[in-house]
Amino acid sequence: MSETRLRFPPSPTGYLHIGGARTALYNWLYARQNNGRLILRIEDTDTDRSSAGSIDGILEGLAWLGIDFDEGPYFQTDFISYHIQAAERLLAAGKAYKCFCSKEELEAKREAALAAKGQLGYDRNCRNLSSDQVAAQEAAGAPWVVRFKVPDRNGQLAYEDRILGRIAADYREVEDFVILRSNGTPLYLLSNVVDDIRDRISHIIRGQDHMTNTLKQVLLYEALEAPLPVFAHMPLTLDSKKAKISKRSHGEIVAVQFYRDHGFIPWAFNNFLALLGWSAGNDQEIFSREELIREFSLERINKANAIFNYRKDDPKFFTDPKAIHINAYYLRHLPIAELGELVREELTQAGLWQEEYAGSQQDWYHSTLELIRDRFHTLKDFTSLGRAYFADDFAVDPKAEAKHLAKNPELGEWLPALADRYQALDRFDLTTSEAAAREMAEQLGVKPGVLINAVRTVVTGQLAGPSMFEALLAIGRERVIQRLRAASRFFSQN
RNA sequence: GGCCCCAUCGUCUAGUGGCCUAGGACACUGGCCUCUCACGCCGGCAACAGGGGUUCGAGUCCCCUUGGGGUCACCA
Repeated sequence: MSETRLRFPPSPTGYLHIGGARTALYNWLYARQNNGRLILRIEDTDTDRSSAGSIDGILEGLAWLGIDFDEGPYFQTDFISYHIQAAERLLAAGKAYKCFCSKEELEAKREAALAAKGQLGYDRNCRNLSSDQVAAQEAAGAPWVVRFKVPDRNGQLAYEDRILGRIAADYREVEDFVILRSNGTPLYLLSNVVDDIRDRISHIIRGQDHMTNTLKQVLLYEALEAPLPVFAHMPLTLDSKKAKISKRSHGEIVAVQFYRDHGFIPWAFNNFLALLGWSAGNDQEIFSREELIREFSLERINKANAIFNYRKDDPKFFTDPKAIHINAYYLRHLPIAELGELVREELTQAGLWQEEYAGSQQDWYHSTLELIRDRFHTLKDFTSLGRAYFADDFAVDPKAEAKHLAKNPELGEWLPALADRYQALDRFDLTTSEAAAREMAEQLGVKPGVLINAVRTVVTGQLAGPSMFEALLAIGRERVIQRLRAASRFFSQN
């Protein structure tokens, strides 16, 4: 039994987009499930697109997701000589040939074919040149490329796809494709296969955009006398208009870095990605890492393309609502200590972290997170919506101010008065703080909600939040009193 | 345009000939809970692209149409 080996071969574009992340994830899941090895290979042979350092964004994205590799990164450019050797072997074996057609000639033929609505492929003009003709061209200094000689066979060229089933096309539909440029450098189709053979890749899981290329690559495997790997072409991720997603047309929203920067929990995002095109076959949608590795299967990957459903210009759903939902789910179900670590990073970044939160105040820290996590969607919410629990420089939501303060100007006096009552309490706990507030409301002849909601606004800055008196305890008596006393500032007109 | 692939609620999907008067999740929405908003719970809206077959019976099999995507580079 040969080893299970997979690879993820991004080209170094400077960032990892969600389609690539999903491909990496599926490869990773399959490798982990089967005790296989996952190889990272940077396909940097593109003359224009590659630049030094542009792989950092990809490495960063993968690291953040927690997708780890067993080998690599290898760089395709380091193996160019192997690719060329392979082409020369094919040439020597008569499985490839030199083509002296100029780009101009080819372009003219192509346009003519287009106008005549004929086939666009290469017309095999140089396929049967005699050795004398070849020698003459070479002597004349004509530049040449190397083309693969597609076998002249009847019937169909086919391969078995683990997701799509049998993929087939007539041999004559496949043109003699170029494997070596006129400057002697190899092309993707060849390099990719040679690398996969050298790396002993057993399973190739990639996007359906490679589906037809695979037919040509199957021919290359055969010509190079290498065993065929298992192919699995996964559906593409499209936008809501069914167009390919790209950073150019969609912006940061398609880069995994965006999700890191917007407070997503890495595994939650993986969980979301996994569901884009795959399902367990039952109703389960939340999977731990171990569960997903166990449950994942190529056969259960959907054939149809998936749509990444984000709504532009909707602040509430700044990305696919399901991604947000899954993230929020993890936010409120993660073991509190684990969440504590994630929030710690956020607080640190925001300059709000106190070392005591990991020491003498750890109980307070954890119970406060427990208290506020329910209505948050991302880790960023802890330093924005939840800022009042960790700092005094929180903003007051204008909507809350309008709804709960502005309507009752008397609150400018009531709230400081409540502060006095809190100051006077022997004990400040859930029972006494609530009793004092309700008692005061009764004496004033207003509904308790009037006072309570005003307190929430002044003390937390938020329109909504946890049970008010729990929040008061979390924020602490001193701060509560301070904030209540300062409440008159909202009514400064008189 | 040629070739290849695909087609269930707005979105992600379950469904492999009878269990489907099509299930779940997100989103939207009604209610309960309540100091607010969430969470939670209960309920609602909402789909088999169309047409032919095959079969006692079709979302499920076949064909056609339509629609969508991919690919056709001396890019990867």
